[in-house]
Amino acid sequence: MTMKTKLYHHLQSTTTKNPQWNTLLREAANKSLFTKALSLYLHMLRSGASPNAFTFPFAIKSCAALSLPITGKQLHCHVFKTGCLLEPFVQTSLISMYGKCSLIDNARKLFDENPQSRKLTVCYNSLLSGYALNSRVKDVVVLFCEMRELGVEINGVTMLGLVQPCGIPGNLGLGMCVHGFCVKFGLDMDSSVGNCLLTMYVKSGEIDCGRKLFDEMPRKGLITWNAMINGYAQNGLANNVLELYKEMESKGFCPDPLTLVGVLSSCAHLGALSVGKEVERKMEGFGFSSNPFLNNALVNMYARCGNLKKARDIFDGMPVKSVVSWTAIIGGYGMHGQGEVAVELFDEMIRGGIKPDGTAFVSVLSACSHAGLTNKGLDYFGVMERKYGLRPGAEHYSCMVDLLGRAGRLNEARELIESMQVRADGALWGALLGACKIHRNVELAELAFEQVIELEPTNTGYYVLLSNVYTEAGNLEGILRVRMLMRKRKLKKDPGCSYVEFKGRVHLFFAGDRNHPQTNEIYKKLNELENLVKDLDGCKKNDHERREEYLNSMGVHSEKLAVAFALLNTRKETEIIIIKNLRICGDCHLFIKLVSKIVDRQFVVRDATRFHHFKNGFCSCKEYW
DNA sequence: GTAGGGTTAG
Repeated sequence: MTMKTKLYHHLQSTTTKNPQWNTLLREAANKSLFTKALSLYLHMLRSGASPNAFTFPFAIKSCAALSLPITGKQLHCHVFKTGCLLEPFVQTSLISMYGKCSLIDNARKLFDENPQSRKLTVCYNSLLSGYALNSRVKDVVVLFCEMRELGVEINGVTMLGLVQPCGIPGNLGLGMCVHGFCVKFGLDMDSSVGNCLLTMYVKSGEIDCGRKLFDEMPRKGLITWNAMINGYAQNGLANNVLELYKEMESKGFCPDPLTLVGVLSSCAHLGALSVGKEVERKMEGFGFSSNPFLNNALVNMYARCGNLKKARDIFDGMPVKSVVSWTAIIGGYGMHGQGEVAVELFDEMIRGGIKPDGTAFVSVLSACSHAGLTNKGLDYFGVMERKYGLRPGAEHYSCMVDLLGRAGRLNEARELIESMQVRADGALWGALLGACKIHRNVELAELAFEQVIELEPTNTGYYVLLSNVYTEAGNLEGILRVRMLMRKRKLKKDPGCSYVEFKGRVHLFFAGDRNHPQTNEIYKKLNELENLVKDLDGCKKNDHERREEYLNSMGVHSEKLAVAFALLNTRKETEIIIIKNLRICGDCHLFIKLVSKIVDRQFVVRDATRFHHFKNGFCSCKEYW
């Protein structure tokens, strides 16, 4: 007989046992062992002991944490029978439980039934956070006003309930108002309130306000650092994430899984494989290796950095795979042009009983479009709403426009846009514009361009894309028009850059760059390569024509510098050279294709949306240049 | 001996 069972037996055989039961319950609930706490409660009832005001708060809290409304209601009955309902400790935990179980009206009823409620800050706070959780913003505000009118004390927890719903886009005005109240009541220096305000700012995209608050916070805890790091990560500011993470470590803070998730997702964004690997080592060192969130982030990071094999190994080793894990690996294969594998995995996921969500559909649809699996993609799109009840959003329509557009079905793509119910975004018209470039459709490109710059007037990528459409059509007047428009709007094309990671360092190149220490050797190598490309015979007819065009417009593009640098420094023939390019689409694919044939090396180029694998002058992505 | 709150992957 174990110690534990002995203890149960002992407890069951005594008559005055409430205090012991209560201690056990409290300990379990405080350690977040909520299932255990509830089973202790049941044991207690069976043993004949009656629960009291010191028992209920922990049992009720456990119900709330596990989101068990039916058990919660049963507990409410027990409370009623034992006459504990007017105990403030019991009442507040019941209100909080109803709020967390989405039974906010029950919470309100309980609050109103007891006149004492309107005198106690804790009662107001629990109802307030319930309204916040259930997105009842108006009720939150009304309740707060009532507190002020009645002169009920307002504390930090009150403000937390108020701040929470302000993170929803559109509520920032209210949020700033709440921030003002915090300052007025001297609660803005409370670290929890500060963390909450910080989260509110970064969630509404006001990252600079968030940073200002962060810098001003006198006591920054791990949660504060995490909120800022993940705020940067969610707003796509991956460089800031890595910078802040370094600063955090230099101040002696130990990261937790939440920190590392943000850092890994930024590594994935930047393709910073060496930092990502370092994070993986840290994960192992701190004993976070089995954290499912971190493993999902790791799969995503390896997939996006080009190491699909490693991503797959980690994925296969995960004991529990959620829809997020599947989405990460499916997206990985999709980006690498292995749409067939992505589709197989998606079907396998469904067979395994995992219900796909909107994001899972985005990854499988984009995999289909990159691999040219047009009909398969159309099938998935059809099944999305019919079978899974998921209404397609703008992001799904973008994938479909991309899918149809790449396949040359431009009119169908346009019809799809016209028929859809959701509001079009920039990505949608951008996808159509991209397809027009592939299929050289100037007229439709002009239409798509007009729409896209209406929605994203400062995104220079689209201007460049239209200009490239005109270039290919030999329309000089058009090119000029785009340039004039950019000048009029004071837009400058941000310089595209390419980079190669070599021995744990990132070597970055801009077009015409001469800043690299090996500049002379790089240009010499590039010159050599250009001459080889010029003399190359035996490429396909289509490539031949393109080569002529390419040779007529030779410039020192960033990708070329990256290729020359990589060939200069890596000797192993089996080594794959990965070049990252942050532009909307790389224009030097032909050069890389030809070089890969000449020097018999493998290249992987990543642009903003996907990877292109080059081997022996062959590109495995079904791309339609 | 007791209650109310904040950060979480694509």
